[in-house]
Amino acid sequence: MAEGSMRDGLPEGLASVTGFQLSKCGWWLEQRLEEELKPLGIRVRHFLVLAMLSTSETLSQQEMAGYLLLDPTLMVGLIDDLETRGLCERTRDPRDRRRHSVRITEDGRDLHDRARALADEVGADVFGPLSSDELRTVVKAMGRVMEPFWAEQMIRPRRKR
Amino acid sequence: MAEGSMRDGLPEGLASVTGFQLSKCGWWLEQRLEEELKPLGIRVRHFLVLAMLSTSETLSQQEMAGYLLLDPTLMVGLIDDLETRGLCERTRDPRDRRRHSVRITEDGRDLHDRARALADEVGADVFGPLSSDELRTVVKAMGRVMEPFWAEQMIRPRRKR
DNA sequence: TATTGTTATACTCTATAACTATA
DNA sequence: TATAGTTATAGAGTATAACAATA
Repeated sequence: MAEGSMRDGLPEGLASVTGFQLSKCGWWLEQRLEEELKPLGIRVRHFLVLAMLSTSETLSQQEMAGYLLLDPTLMVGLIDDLETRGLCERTRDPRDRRRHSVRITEDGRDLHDRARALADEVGADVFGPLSSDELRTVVKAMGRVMEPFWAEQMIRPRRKR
Repeated sequence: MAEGSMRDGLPEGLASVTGFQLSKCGWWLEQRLEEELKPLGIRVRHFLVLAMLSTSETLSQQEMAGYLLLDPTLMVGLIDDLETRGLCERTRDPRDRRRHSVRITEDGRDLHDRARALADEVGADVFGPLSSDELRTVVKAMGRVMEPFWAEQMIRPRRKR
């Protein structure tokens, strides 16, 4: 029996924690998308890699680990998964032969397009209660908030957990 | 070497995934707070429990698990931690003796106040780039977006991972 | 000497199943 | 028979450390 004051369906004291609802919203979005992507045989992280590669000629595994906040060792298996299915390909970077230049393939682009359509559906559903003006404001706000984070992240990477 | 088009310090294809920045913003907030709370000897989840209890007479462990999206078995140790430090107390609910009525103590309230001050600092720092108008819009938007989630959650609980 | 990618291993965290007591 | 809470265990996921190739 939830007594005490409530707000937005939550105990007031919890709803008033700055960022709590935002954190859970992020979690909800990810869970929803994880479910939607199952029929495609990929996880959210696979989709995010394809999303990065879709607008970049090539990226190194370290760069991608930095953007996804994943430990670089996890990128190995992740790219393995995609390469095995012919969704991306690794070549040695001729300018620095330690690096792998990862590039998306045509099949990868096709799967990316399908996955993005699903991601857009989830986004439209979750953010449904917002007017397009409000959604635009939120998206732009997140970009401004996270800009200093990414700038710092690309210099001194932090990882998950 | 990040080639291709960029937006907000990210590859365009990644920045344009609906909710990606929002998810990472939630993660960043949590990491920052986790660090700030270490001197108090608690984790974010402990703070969130105290936050709930601060505005509710009593709550059951199941209710709290539902709000925090944690498996109920995890609440046991969580409440143990707080009770051992005298921050909350368990009593049997006289109307349903299976339930534990969890209540915050005076010491718990004190620690909660200190933790919330830190949470507010983190929030002010992370959301610093936003005007107060924008921040208000974002917070209100999150409340509206998550309302149907909490309504559903309290009926058919889903857990993490 | 430092960095990218790789592999194997250890660790952390969480979920699962089984149990007690209450309903 | 179902539910709240508890416990121990198994499983998933992640980070750590060591290595090869290259800078």
